[in-house]
Amino acid sequence: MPLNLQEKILQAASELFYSHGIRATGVDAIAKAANTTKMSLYKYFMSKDDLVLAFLRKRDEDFRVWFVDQVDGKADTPKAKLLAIFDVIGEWIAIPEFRGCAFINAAAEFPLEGNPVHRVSAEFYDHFRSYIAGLAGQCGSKSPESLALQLSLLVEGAIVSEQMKRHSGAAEQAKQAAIILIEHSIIDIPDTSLPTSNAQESSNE
Amino acid sequence: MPLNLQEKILQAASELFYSHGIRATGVDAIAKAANTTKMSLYKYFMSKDDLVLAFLRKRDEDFRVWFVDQVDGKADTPKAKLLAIFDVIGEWIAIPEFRGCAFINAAAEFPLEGNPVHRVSAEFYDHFRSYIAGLAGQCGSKSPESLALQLSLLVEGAIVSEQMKRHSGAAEQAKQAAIILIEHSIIDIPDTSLPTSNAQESSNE
DNA sequence: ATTGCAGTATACCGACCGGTATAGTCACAA
DNA sequence: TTGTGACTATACCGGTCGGTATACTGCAAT
Repeated sequence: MPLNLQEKILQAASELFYSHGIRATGVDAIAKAANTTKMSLYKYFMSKDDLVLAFLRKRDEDFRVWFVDQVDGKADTPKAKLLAIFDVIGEWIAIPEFRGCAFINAAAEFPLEGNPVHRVSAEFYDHFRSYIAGLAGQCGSKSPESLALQLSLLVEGAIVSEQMKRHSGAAEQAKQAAIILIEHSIIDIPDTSLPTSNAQESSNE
Repeated sequence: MPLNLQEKILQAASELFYSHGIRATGVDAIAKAANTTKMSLYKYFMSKDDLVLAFLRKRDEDFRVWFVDQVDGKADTPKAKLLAIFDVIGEWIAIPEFRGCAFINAAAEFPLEGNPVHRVSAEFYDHFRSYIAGLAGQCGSKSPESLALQLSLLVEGAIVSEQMKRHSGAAEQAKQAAIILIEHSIIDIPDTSLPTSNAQESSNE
């Protein structure tokens, strides 16, 4: 694990960006944290923006690999994995270093849709949602895309909620809600008190 | 509606803070947008931080009043209001000026929990959740607090999701999920096909 | 030994940051 | 008419921002 200089800079930048915010982190601070100088920083990254994008792209890759690993380690069947997602999230948001989702935060710091930072952040959730949709499809959801979007809303909500106020129990409630939504999406609704094709018809797909 | 100078400054600041971000907005830009000078700005607000807090506090007040009004205008019964929440959110996140939730964004820009900006932002969602819990209680939820937290996760998720990528259909799916969760929380679960405590036992609680 | 390259050290750039000092303009009131 | 107070205009402060120029150190390959 001999980190070369470029990786050291990226790692230092990542920690500062995530823990203090991107705009709040200056390049001088990054160079100092990486035990190097701005000159070297600008040898490997042509600008701060470039470094920010590198941070997000690596985080995207790393996080998704880590996340899928964690889920796979907790459950075997697609349905169980769908639920395990919320356990993994629950453990993640409980660690002291947790400062919310780096991509949500980045999108908040760079609100314009066209901004590259914003775009890279948006891609992450596309991938994440696709992952959930894959699991949803495998476990026989009647509408994998809908279920995936609903579950992703719970995940994002739990992350944001925990970021605003720690120990709010967001992950547990998200999981409880997920259990209900998953069952509802898999089984043929036996409930006769309301017609299955009920008043609210989804707009698309 | 003759806006006095202090209000004009606060309004200009609010628009810039929300549309471009707090850290990205300088006091010079605010003064210029309000057609005044920094001197006047600092007559009414002792610091930029002070102005930021004023922005968030006014937004908190205004948004909640507006939101409850909107919901009340769409529905009469508590249960209908619970669903109307998602219609209001859906309309709000569809407007072009939508840039996410000001409080989530602020909390992302000021990640430290102790920070006053972060604290004021957190309070907003406390209030919001209480409002939902009130409605949940009125319509006979078996666990108003749980349902309120679950629904708030969907709301926050929808807001964040739409912020990352416009027109993702987040609000519609959030509403669909809400319908299921509300019914589940109100009625006595008649479903016997599966035990409620299934294979994946959550780590804690 | 010399070259070349990775990295350091440091000083500097113009621009902008939040914030202030000082003087001036204008309307209104005694 | 002379204040007085709200507001403007503008220049300035020290500090930091992202980014660069220049000179230096140390090491490895030829």
